[in-house]
Amino acid sequence: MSALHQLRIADWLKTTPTGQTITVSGWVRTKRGNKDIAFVALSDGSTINTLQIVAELVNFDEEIIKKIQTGCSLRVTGALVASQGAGQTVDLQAQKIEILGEADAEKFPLQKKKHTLEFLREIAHLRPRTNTFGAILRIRHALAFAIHKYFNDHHFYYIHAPIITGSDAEGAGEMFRVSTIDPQNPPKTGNGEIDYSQDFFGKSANLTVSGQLESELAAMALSRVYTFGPTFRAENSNTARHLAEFWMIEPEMAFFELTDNMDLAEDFLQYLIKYAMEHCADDLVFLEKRLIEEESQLKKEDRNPMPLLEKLKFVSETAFERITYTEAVAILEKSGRKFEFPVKWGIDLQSEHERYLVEKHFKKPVILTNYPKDIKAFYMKLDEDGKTVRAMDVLFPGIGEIIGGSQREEDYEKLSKRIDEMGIHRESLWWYLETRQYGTVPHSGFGLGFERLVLFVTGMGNIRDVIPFPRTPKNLEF
RNA sequence: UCCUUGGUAGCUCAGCCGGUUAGAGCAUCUGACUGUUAAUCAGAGGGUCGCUGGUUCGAGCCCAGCCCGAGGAGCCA
Repeated sequence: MSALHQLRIADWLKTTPTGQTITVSGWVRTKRGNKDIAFVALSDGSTINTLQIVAELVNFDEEIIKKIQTGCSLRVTGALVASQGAGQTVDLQAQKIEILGEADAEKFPLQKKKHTLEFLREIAHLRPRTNTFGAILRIRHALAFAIHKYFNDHHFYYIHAPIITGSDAEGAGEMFRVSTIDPQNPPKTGNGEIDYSQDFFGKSANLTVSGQLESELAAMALSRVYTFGPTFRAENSNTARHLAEFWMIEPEMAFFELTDNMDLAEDFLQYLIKYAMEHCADDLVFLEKRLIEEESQLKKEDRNPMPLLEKLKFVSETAFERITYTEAVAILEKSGRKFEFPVKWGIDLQSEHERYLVEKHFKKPVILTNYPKDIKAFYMKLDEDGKTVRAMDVLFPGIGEIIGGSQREEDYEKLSKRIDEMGIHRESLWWYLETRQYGTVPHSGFGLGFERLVLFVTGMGNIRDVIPFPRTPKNLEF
């Protein structure tokens, strides 16, 4: 049978064992046994669970059995039978064992024991073979798939925003330069600066920090669009919540106002969480157990108030609190709490403030809206009072800002004025401004950091552990 | 980038006030064991104490610089 149609371990574990002869392939997790019999836990990544291979040693060459060690790959043919042991329902009584690739036990870094996440980061080429990363990668896949499904079902078109861009006017962060100029001998202009007119694109180029502006252009024709692609920030951020390369989802909708935008964000997030709970139940149960075990060493106040699955259920079923920035500041001022950064209308809210609102005051996700215009981006729609803008940030417990979005300024004159006020180079945005001159409409959108979503759903603590090969300052291995 | 903290065996860690041959558990290897569940039991091997320089009769330990990790902060998604 073609490998394409072969059943996987996940499929076999669900079937009723009748002694039928099957063939499975995978990697050895552990081998146990005595001089008569060997038990091998085999994984093919299709599920967190392993298939137990039972080998009566009299039937096999001693050399073969010796080579079956943690990490090696096997193809096994045998009879699928009900297990005599207690730990699993089915066994594969091996008739033929083929070693596809050996793994020297003295050198193979993954052992039959717990490893720290920090150590596994150093062996990112092998960590998908652990239970934890297998679970995370399957959940990550399910969420990515669910994102496309949700948007498709809601009549959004998937737009591919460019990864190399010439515009640097968004102010979303430091950018990585893209260039083919010889760094040893760059062409210079008369005043000694590097002459990018001689570079590949004839001007200075960067990796994108956001697909939003391009998304807006497409929304002005297709009404509902979204991007889902890699995004790059050259910020020297060393935290458990930042990556230099991450994946972002950015829907942009014509004819959506701020409230519609909030409705979408809330429905979308709750759908994604429910999807993961429905399709990755085994993996989530495993991660929940892992988390409880890990947190058992912590003090009570440092633990998560709810087990993972309960938290996901709660967030996916509870309406998010929606309050304005001004109301939030009032709550913080009345809280009587001493914050490291004192609260005053006009300041950007700090982590400690957001955490208080989400984790202490409301105890559920919060959507903060109508921030002061001076702490937000130029493209956000000005409110009638002239002081605030129609921004919205979705704050999640333990994560902080998971979504940042806004209704966009569709009025040419107002947008133009904001660009000048904020000292932005308007010539490089001529194409963006034209959308406000030709058939402008009210529209809104937001950005969701994909890894932050995966972080929340998996309950993991460090964003470097929810992406296969993290890119962070001083780290470009693999 | 700032603050705090750490780097000792393959992994997780201990190592007293600077003192003789640097330890433990797990992993690995060898042996024992009639169905194991991170199997169990017994034994063995395994070290550039992050790097560079300095202080000292003597440095894993003290000092300086650098590299890397973790927690927190800032920036944000």
